[in-house]
Amino acid sequence: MALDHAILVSLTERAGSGYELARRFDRSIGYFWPATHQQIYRVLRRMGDAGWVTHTDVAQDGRPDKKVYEVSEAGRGELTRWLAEPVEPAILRDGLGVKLRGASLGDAVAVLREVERHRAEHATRLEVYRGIQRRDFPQCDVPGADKLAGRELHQYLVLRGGVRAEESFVAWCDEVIQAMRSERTS
Amino acid sequence: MALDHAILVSLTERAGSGYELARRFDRSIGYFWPATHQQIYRVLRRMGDAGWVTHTDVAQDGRPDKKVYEVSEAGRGELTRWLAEPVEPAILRDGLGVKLRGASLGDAVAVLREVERHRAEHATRLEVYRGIQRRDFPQCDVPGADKLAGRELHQYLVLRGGVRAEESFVAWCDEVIQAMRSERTS
DNA sequence: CAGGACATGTAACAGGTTACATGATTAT
DNA sequence: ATAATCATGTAACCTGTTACATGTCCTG
Repeated sequence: MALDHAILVSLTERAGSGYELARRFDRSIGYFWPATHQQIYRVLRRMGDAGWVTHTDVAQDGRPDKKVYEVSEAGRGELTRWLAEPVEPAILRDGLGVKLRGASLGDAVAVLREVERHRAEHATRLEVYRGIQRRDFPQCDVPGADKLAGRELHQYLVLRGGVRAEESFVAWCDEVIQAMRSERTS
Repeated sequence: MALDHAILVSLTERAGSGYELARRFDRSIGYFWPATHQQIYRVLRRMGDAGWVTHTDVAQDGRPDKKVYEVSEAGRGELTRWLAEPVEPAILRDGLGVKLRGASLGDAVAVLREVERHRAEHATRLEVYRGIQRRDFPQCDVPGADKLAGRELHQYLVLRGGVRAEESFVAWCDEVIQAMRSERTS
């Protein structure tokens, strides 16, 4: 049930509608826990039933009404409870690894092209994360989070995780591309 | 439906029962696509119905009968079709990132302990992968896959992906631990 | 004699994905 | 006109997880 808690974290930082949450997920907490608007609406309803969040209907002119959600006392309790509890270490699930493992059973050149495509995709994500880092944490050039503390520090460290993960994917793709190319020419 | 194709790849390498496949997944292809025996049995049945695999009942003395599965002509066709098709780039889903983001809303020291626990877990996985590398690819010390080709090369590269991913997790945990510790003492 | 490996499964549930539905406003 | 953004949702389906069920053989 980690989506519940990811939403609670985001809503604690500031209240918002399901739609707004979906967009926040697209550009921050979703790097570690992606979710679509359908999932978010479903979980908001469930958490409303459980009393972890409350919502206020807000009329807007020119735009549809929205339901602005807030975390209740019970929700804050649930969040602190969950924060003290262990979570499963992340597991990787990458179809590209499966393809690579089967490359010699099909068109190895097509698999190589696919690796190149993934390389480009991961490089794009990496650039997005680095852009966020430059925008939100300009004081931290390469090494240091020395000047940060509390929530800001934690946000920075999460972003660093995203950067590291994408760097690692890109480097792996490069290794694979190089090895497969020199295999073909030798 | 990538579990289907992960199983097809593994079964093409050699035939086996559901139980055997489950154990193979635990120590090779499962690093990129984990699966439990329940999932594997379900998919084997589905692929049997679709005609992608066939099975033979094999009686064993002292042990339960087993169903040894093989990839059919149709299954090989499906596999080559899938190999030429794009797959989604991997997405990370790590509850630890969510926790870290929320650390200041609860017990930050408990979150730090959790990061240390994950660090140990990822370090253990890394050692497992390095052990496999030493055992199966002793000729490739640090830099090179120069001497490998075909299926062996691809298996090596997949393993390298696992090693890189775990190295990256460990390094991230170390960065987080260091930053959170120096935050507390300052 | 207890526990683990071997071997196959069912059932229920939780979580994630895809498709569809509606409808207004704003920008091109 | 057309597409994008804002805003909320339902329904069907697929995938993954957890718990349970059964029974043998081998090892300590």
